Amino acid sequence: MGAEKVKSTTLSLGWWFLMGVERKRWSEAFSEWYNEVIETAGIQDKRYPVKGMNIWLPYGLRIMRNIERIIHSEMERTGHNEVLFPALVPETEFQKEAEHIVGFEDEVYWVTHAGRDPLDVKLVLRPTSETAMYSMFSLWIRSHADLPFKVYQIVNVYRYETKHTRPLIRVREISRFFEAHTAHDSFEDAEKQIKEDLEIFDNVAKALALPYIVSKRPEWDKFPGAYYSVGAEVMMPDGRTLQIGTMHNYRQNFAKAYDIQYETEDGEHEYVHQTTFGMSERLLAATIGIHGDDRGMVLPPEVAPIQVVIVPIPKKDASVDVFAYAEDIADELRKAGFRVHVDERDIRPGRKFYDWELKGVPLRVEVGPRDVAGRKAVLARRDTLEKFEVGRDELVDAVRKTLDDVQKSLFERASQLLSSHIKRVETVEEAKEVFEDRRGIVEIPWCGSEECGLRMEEELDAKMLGTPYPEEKAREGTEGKKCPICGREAKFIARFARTY
RNA sequence: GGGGCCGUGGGGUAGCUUGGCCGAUCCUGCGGGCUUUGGGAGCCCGUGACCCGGGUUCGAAUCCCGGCGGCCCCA
Repeated sequence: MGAEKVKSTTLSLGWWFLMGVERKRWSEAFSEWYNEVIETAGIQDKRYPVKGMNIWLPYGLRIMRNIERIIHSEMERTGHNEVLFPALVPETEFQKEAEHIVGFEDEVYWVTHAGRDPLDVKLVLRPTSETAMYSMFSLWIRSHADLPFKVYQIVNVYRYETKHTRPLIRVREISRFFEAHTAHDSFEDAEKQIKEDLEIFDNVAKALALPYIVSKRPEWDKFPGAYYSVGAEVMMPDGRTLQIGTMHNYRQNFAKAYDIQYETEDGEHEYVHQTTFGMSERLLAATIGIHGDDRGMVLPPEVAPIQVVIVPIPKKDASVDVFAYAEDIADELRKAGFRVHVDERDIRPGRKFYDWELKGVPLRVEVGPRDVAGRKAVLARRDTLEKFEVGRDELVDAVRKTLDDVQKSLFERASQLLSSHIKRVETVEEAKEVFEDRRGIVEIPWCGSEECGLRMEEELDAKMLGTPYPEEKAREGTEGKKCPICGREAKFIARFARTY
């Protein structure tokens, strides 16, 4: 490919400047790109012989653990306690909330036998843990003094998906399912909880440099058993949205079904108000998908298992020890709090570059004899592929600043991806035009009726994500606008998209 | 639910239309060796595959039937 030729005529910081960041395959064949990266970058192995159940590989798991570390610390900050419930739920408990069963009955796995004998009471492998938790809540919650009651767990849940499964995105075993469950003494307090969930979610999304939108789901698409549901979506490179967080206000629906009552200050008994908040390894899917390029992943420094990789570039017969120099830099960076790896493998440096680029390490430090001699180093940032020299004494500061920049610019680049895909329209025809390339989010005035909503879903061949949340935003820009289906006055802005 | 396409080493593929020249191609990976890693992928050697079952045929990766698995499109 002519690299040798170029090399001989180019001084030190070479030709790759000209190459820039390519995102051709990433944008045009995202599905393939995604599957390939999941495997080659060592995130998951999807060859396990059960469809929709994949194996976490060490590197992928390390990233996921870093994401969970942020979740745990947010939970601690907001006073949620961690619990772990069993994975099996007796059929009798599972059946208590009518809408909930209907919503999940087609996709639960059943445990029907113990050894050779059929069970008296069949067991459900939890598709989510409401029905496992709430009979216990009814025992634990006694008085108003126990409220608000806030717990969470990160566990595996099972759903028999019939549609196309995709690693981390649509799976039959969600292996890192985060679910926070709360109980409150009033609807208002439960509403405050939803606000807090959104704030937590925002902090998680920031760490992952993920811009998102929040929508209140339409009636026909809310969580089974919920009073209302809110969902947070990101824009994937192929123009489809991916839901990566949900919050539900259950009101007293489950409390009544599971008899979760508390004693008020004046001795009365009241049902609690409940909420839930859910996230999963889709957070990782979004992070990988949204920030990537044709060379592979680009990880936000906040969750990258390796933030800085140091690649020594030895020279035959050199009088200097690049390895010692690399180790020295690594020590200093580690002391400054960075996650650092020195790549001393016995392969050529270029190969290491490709390798770490695929794995998304946000910053590479190259140290060769010239750097040792001149007391400097070459920094290469993964997001822009830029290379530049810094003095040895300024290195720690330069690394800190560069990682900071990477985190910020990933968010900005992703924000452009999102905002450039949101289009406000007024008619079905305009909406169809937007969806011609099968990409993006369309915002359109809507009267609020289910009939018109479903009709638009059908005509646009897209799903209604819902209305912008909080509700004030759902009404912004509706003045004088009509519902394009029935012609009545528009009450909301409705969002439509092709979804994962 | 309806339709289409496809299953070849660990991963990606060629061969299939027109059966034999396939003792199966190439890339990658993996194992070993060489090279004190020369600022963007070193070289050599080795390893490893026709999804399962049945049928047609002298002969099947190739044709037919069934099963299982995967992908895509439409509802």
